[in-house]
Amino acid sequence: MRPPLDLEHIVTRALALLDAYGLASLTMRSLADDLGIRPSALYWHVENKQTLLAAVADRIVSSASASAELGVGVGAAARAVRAALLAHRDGAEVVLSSAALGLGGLGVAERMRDALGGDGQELAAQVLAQFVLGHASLVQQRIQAATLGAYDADPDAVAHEFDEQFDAGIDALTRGLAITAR
Amino acid sequence: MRPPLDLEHIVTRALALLDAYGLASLTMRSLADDLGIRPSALYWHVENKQTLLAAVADRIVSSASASAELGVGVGAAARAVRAALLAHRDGAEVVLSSAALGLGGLGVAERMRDALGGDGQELAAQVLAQFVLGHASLVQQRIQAATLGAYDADPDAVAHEFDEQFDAGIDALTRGLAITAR
DNA sequence: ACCTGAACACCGTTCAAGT
DNA sequence: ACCTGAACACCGTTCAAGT
Repeated sequence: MRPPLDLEHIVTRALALLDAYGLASLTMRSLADDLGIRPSALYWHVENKQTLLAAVADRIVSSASASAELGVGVGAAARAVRAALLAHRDGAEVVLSSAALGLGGLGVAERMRDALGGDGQELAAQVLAQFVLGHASLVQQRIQAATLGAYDADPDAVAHEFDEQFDAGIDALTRGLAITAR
Repeated sequence: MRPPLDLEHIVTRALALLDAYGLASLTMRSLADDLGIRPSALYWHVENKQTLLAAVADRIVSSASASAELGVGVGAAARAVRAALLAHRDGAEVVLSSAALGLGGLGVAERMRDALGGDGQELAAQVLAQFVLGHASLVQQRIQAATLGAYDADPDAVAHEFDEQFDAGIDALTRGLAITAR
């Protein structure tokens, strides 16, 4: 007799399947299979697929907190969030499309707000979150396109270009938004 | 006897259905229904749903060209692209997720490059495109959440906040990326 | 050239019923 | 409390066949 499932474990397995096979293959049926239950049993633990994905998004964003502790600069916090998004297959897409529910997506802006100090920096936090999510989404799009074969160039060179673009964007935004670096 | 369909018309109807019912409801079956054919007939005109959506994305981005003619500033070009994305339901998501195929999503960076002058501004064009797409995606996420009921505040106030954020972001980027305004 | 008919291999979700 | 069984109403896509 297997112990009953809890949401934590379900999210853990969902994230593992996401990393292994990608978002398109992460179905309620494949997840149930992985957990050794029937698909319908998932609906005792979770309201629907959308909220499950929001919980996965939350987990992804939260994983950036270890590296981005209080007191780090905005740039470091942004880099930590970017790394967390890119660390999981289709991570940016999952987080971006769960933003509506308050989980996951809002978390990115929250993290930026924390790193900024919090008072009167709401606008800057939102702008930074918008850039980080747009950037990470396009990076992962490109990675996927390359995986599917269609693309041209040396992956290392491409990765380096993206790194440059991210740094340039964060740099311009932190300076241009008149953020008091700490 | 209806005249045979062409891709132009198919994309036009797909865009109309997108505006009317949203991306989740835009299926090959509903599109075929709208066109008065069977779903399988669509596959004579189009390789698969993904490339169809890429053509829709292309159309959305292209619709920004009328307002963003050659010679306008980067800010005006960015505003035109943003307006085009927000003019269609789920427009940002469609464009963002088609970016991998070279159509649609790449088009945003292209447009930025054109407005910038084109030589040695590749990095700036990419960074601007990343911000514009991230921003528009989050705006539409929020709109959708509000439509589904869950949300709080005065829509006009929210819209104004997003406008401010966009302007602040574009302003900071154009200045911070050392772009020669024209 | 352009489209239909029929099928294949899937989805998310609901709900009564079991234990 | 937690899960199964069976069903409902869908998907995208393929392919032989019609005209």
